Amino acid sequence: MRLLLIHSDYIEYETKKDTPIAEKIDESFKKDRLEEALTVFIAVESVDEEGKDEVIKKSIEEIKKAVKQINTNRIMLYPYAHLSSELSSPKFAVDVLKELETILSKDYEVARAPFGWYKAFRISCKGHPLSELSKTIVPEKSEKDEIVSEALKAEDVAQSYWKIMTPDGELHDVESFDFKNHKNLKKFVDYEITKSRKVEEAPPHVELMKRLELADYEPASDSGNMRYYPKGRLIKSLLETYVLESSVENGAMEVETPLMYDMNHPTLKKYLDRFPARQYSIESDKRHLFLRFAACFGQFLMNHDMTISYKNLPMKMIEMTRYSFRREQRGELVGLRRLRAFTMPDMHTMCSDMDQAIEQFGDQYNTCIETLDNIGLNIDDYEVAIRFTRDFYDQNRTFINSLAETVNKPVLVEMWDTRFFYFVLKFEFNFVDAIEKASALSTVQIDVENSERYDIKYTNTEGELTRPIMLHCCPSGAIERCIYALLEKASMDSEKGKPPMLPVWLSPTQVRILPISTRHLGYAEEVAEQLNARVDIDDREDSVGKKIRDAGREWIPYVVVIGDKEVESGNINVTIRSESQQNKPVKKEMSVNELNKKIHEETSSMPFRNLPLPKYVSQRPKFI
RNA sequence: GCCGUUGUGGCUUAGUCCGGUAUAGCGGCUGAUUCGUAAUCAGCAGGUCGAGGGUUCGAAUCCCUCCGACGGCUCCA
Repeated sequence: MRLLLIHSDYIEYETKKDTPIAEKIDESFKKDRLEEALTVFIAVESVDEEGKDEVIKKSIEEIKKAVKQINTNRIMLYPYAHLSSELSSPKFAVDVLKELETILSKDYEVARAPFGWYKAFRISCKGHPLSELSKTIVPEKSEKDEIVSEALKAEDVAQSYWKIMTPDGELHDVESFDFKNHKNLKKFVDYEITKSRKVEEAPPHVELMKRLELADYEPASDSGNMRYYPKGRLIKSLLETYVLESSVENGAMEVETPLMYDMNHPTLKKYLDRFPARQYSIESDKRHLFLRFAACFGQFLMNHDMTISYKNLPMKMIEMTRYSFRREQRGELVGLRRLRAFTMPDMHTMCSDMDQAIEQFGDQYNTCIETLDNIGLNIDDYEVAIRFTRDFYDQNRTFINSLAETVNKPVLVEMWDTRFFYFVLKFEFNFVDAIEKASALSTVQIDVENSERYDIKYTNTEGELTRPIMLHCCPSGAIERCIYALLEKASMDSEKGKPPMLPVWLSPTQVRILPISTRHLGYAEEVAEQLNARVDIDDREDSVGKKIRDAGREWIPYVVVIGDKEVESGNINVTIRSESQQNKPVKKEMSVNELNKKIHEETSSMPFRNLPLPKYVSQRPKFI
């Protein structure tokens, strides 16, 4: 709030014309004059809306102080918009003005000029040292005060019960459960429940993402917004394509929806309150926009406008959100594990009723297992968490038990007494990294609230409009997080003496050809032509030892050395990384076709893209 | 967001306690070498020591503020 206080001999005004935001007033209010008064010009600002009472209290104090100093008894409250360029809503401003008038009237003779009118005024300023004062009042916490959703607050107080469910469906107390054969689950449970935090080092993937020239921090952006170099972009692109294409094969329709939404849209406003995340917000013109943290908004708004029959159900829609934005807390951001801008496949399935929802949930549970497996993360690499309300569990015991049975290992279970999110059942697959931190990858949730909130309906067999049940599914988890998990997994492998590497289909260079001297370049070129893979040629004038070392540091799955022997025999000598031990490379002589066949077997079911960098290593810039 | 640690050429780093404008390797460039499986040799270039302010004759070094990174608290995909 901005205040301009003027000790005046007199102040008088007369309304001339109303504006669209003018308050309705009596005839008597249209004209007034005060002698010997403190005139208070006031602009109520948008920040004031975050702390109305506080702002009112502070401005009363200021006004009282001024009144006392100049020793008067009369006050004119005069709305004066031009004091600020960030005005509050007119309604709010009028409320504040009226409240000031009411409070001040208890002790003084107060007049108030009407809000939202063009007025003529005349004022005589006394001109002594204290006669003109200007004050700015801001609610204390307004700068930092963020909007915390009800869901975030509710989670703080919610009661939950933790159990371990074995494949037979039995529930065990966490304290008494024997984790001897389930070390990874123990780490996950510790992370989730007992919150034990032992390590003090950075997760290994941070160094790897830089050294492999995949991704890096971008200091010129906000924290958690990364830059991706060509190799990182390739891996992301392959993963994105894979998840999208396999979802489409499973019947999902790909859509695209906006990145930003109006904070004051009534439907969204309510949803924001139910989602446990913090948003980025942007002021643009008069609108208060926020950046989406998932694709729910766009897809649900789309569903709202659609005409849908029971024959269309279950109906799946997917978007690869590049990006989803969440303003995660600063201390939470590390490398690719948690970001503020991330890429997430977000699929929603509209189901006719709970039976169909449960059936779909089961299907998608299996699909998620398969998806992660194809990406290169198998069931031993992550731990399952299943969360539900007590009511839901009582009604669907057999089904929930079957989830544990499917993975055939104990899973962590969380049961809530009351539902404080929008879902009644959810699972996540949690990856536990090299420093024993857990983070969620795939997840599916049964949402029982949002079809109501977004007014989504379909026509049932009886011709009646019916509320569907919605499923949220992220088949792979965030794409960046998949890369993080693959890097962490590779790092753990190397601890065990296995050479670290990425799955062949994701390796930026799949085959490196390494001519021994420049005269072998021509033949190297020929071999490269015959290989159906991402092949590059290390044509640098370096020793063979050096080039081999570099190929190893890049985790290249197949390295082919070309010298006189190969030119003569027509065969190639291949170092196979996946079969090697550290310091013990496995070399095999084979034909070009045999190598082609091997790579084909390993990668043909997955998407392919061409080499993201120049074919000749000598032509490549260094990114780091 | 709060607390702690930290920030030196593109990368890794010496110097910081005890003030005197900076050390080395990798990478880059030039030249020599044409090489059979984890770093060929020599030379050259490259730094307003995270940013801003202060103390001082003088600051990478001491003080303050801000920014980034890492760890803890808390939370998710």
